[in-house]
Amino acid sequence: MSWTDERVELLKKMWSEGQSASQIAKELGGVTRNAVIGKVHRLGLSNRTGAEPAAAEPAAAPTKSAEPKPKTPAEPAPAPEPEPATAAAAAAPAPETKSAAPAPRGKIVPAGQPLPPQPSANEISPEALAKVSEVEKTAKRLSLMELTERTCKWPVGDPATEEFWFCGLPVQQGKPYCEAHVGVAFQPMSSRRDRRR
DNA sequence: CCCTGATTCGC
DNA sequence: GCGAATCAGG
Repeated sequence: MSWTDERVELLKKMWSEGQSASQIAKELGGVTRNAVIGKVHRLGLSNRTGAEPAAAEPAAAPTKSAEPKPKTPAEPAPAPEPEPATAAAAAAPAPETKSAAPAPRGKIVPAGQPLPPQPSANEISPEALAKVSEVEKTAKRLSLMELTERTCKWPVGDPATEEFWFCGLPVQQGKPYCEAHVGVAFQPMSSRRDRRR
């Protein structure tokens, strides 16, 4: 594969959107994240000064070379990135999303708010619930920073408490949760018989 | 161990 | 110019 205009465009776009090199590489296909990073540098866009506020990389924050180029005050441009992808979003019992690879490391779950779906005694199959409580024993109990695309993002406990952690077990291909949690997060849309109210 | 970006350097 | 290998860091 070579860097055609199209591919470079996509690269630029994704990079400015804060996508990681590996994500971009996946998207492009035929290249590794190293290739992407190399290209990014050659293009001279190592400094993601396009949109995302500098606070975008907490974990992958650089060390030296990235000089804290003080932006011109005249450049407010916090370009409101319509970034729907957050761990919280991924954690929501959404109707199934195509990609589970949204989370830009950076602004992530604002502990305390929209977090999800605790397995309330809704109309989830008892088996599933049992599975979940069982899994919570073996859960890895990861912290926010330890989450990756391959770790179950199911939150357990109250975010406002010390007793808060994420499952962390291996996710099911493409999903944000492990098998057990996928079971309660993505319901077949059945169980709801006809609840006469 | 997983992942991130940065650099180097032979091709 | 390219990108694997390597490095530095979370």
